[in-house]
Amino acid sequence: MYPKLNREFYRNPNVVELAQHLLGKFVCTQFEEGLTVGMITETEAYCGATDKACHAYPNKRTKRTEIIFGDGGFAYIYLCYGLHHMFNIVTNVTDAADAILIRGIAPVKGIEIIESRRNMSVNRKQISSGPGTVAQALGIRTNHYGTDLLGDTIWLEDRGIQFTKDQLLIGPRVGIDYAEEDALLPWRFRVKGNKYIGK
DNA sequence: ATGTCGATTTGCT
DNA sequence: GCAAATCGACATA
Repeated sequence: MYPKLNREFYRNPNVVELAQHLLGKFVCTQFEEGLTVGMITETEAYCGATDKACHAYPNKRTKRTEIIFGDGGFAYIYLCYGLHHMFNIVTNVTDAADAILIRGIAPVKGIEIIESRRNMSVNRKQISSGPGTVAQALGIRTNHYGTDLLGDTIWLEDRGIQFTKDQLLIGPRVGIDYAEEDALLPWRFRVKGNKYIGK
């Protein structure tokens, strides 16, 4: 058994730092089909107070963004383009609207389940590189909005892997040109050399 | 009540 | 390389 990431881990007030620490952590989902696990290879940080790219900017509370204002360690999931489920991890404490988008994972366990969900072989990088494909590979859908990541359906594990900064690719986030000057912030993190990351 | 558009992926040219 | 797919949240009326 590996230790599950706890509430204090998610409450880190520095969402950019936490986005880096999430690389090498393992996302686990336990649904009807069985257990699936993937190692996080790509993340993006969003900071609701100051970040124009964040759905909760500037402290905008709506039905959809409400969970981002809650305590750290819950799932923020939304539908993009009507078909892609985006899996985010809410961080920081209540009323601080920070979240981290999971953009890439390396499949670890439940390979057959993941392959059947994605309808492709696990040796193709497209199976889980990109936020929409990550959620599909793990079986995460918008009906899991608000799931407590300390429960037993979706959770994260620390298996002792961590990366130093020189092992990472750090750059601006993807698809947020509308965020003006914030579009340039280097808040996207990838594990250098890993197969399951975006371009 | 209605119109717009997105933190994307895929397949066809 | 480009455009279609397809839903709901949000803003406007």
